[in-house]
Amino acid sequence: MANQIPKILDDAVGFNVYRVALLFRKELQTALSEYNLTPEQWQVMQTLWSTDDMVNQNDIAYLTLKDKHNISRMIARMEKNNWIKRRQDPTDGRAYIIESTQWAKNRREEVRTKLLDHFSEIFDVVSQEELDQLLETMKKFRRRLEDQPKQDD
Amino acid sequence: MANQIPKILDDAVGFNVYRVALLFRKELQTALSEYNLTPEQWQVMQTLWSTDDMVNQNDIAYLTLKDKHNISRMIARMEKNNWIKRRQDPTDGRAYIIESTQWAKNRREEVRTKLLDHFSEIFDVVSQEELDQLLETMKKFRRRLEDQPKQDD
DNA sequence: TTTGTTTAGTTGCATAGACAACTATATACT
DNA sequence: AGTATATAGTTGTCTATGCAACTAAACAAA
Repeated sequence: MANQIPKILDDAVGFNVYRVALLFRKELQTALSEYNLTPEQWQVMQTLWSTDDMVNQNDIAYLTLKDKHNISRMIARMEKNNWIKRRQDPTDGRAYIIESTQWAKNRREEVRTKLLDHFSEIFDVVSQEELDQLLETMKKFRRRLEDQPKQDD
Repeated sequence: MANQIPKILDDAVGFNVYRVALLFRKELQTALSEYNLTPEQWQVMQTLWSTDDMVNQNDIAYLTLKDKHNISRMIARMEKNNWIKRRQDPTDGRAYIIESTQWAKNRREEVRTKLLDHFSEIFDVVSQEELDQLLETMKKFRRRLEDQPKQDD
């Protein structure tokens, strides 16, 4: 009965990063469970709340690394649940401008506090220096992987 | 038009780890595209190939952080595509033992080489010391987050 | 103005993930 | 043995993701 991670996987960097991301997502889901908001939907709200620019569905797709197809359907669900609202872009008949509803804005601080509470004890296991180093390493990977033109491989 | 990640997100550790994991997954998908194998299915194969133990669907769910419901359907698809085969566990009428097919074993080395090639240039952007540090940090998070008993939060 | 191309968004189909309800076998208790 | 409980796996529903085909508006070229 295999109930132990094989060592060859346990020491692989990619495996570890992917696994920690999954674990973070699960924690996020737990912490958000009372808000009728999935981790992915929270990511969209976080994006809306963090920028002052006008944002359309395409922008959200770009900022969240998702496809416009998925965003289209997520936005529809989030609109139904009153997290966001759409209005026509007056300067472009094809585009919608996506905005947080007032109801969602009223919940922003509560959600933020909840998540800070939940994650503070998780991040306690590493020192500030370690976090800084981690951030630097992650940004190196991102610079390498984001926005690279499609190239044959 | 928002085409820049807001700074408050760009500097958040959770955001960065999650994003790098997504980017890794996309790279994995690109590298695996010719093998009719999704990143998640590859993860299952990697698990099978890395352990000498007998493995059932429940074990796979545990080792990959997935639910047994999803594994049930993934295994069915992978069996259809000849990556794995199931046989009854002779000691437990409820369980199946999951094994790599010979056809899949014959592809193991080719897939491994392909992925090493693909990811070696990605991991070039960080030094060995940085990778070691990253691994250590990830393991701290894993120890904190894996296998913790369900507790009210 | 007409024609061709690009862009914003939607829809269909397949895979994956979370959660609940279910079947069937195994195990523990008496 | 008989009953209760735990375990392995399946199925259904909803959400998320990847890819392809599509609509409609915007733009660029002639």
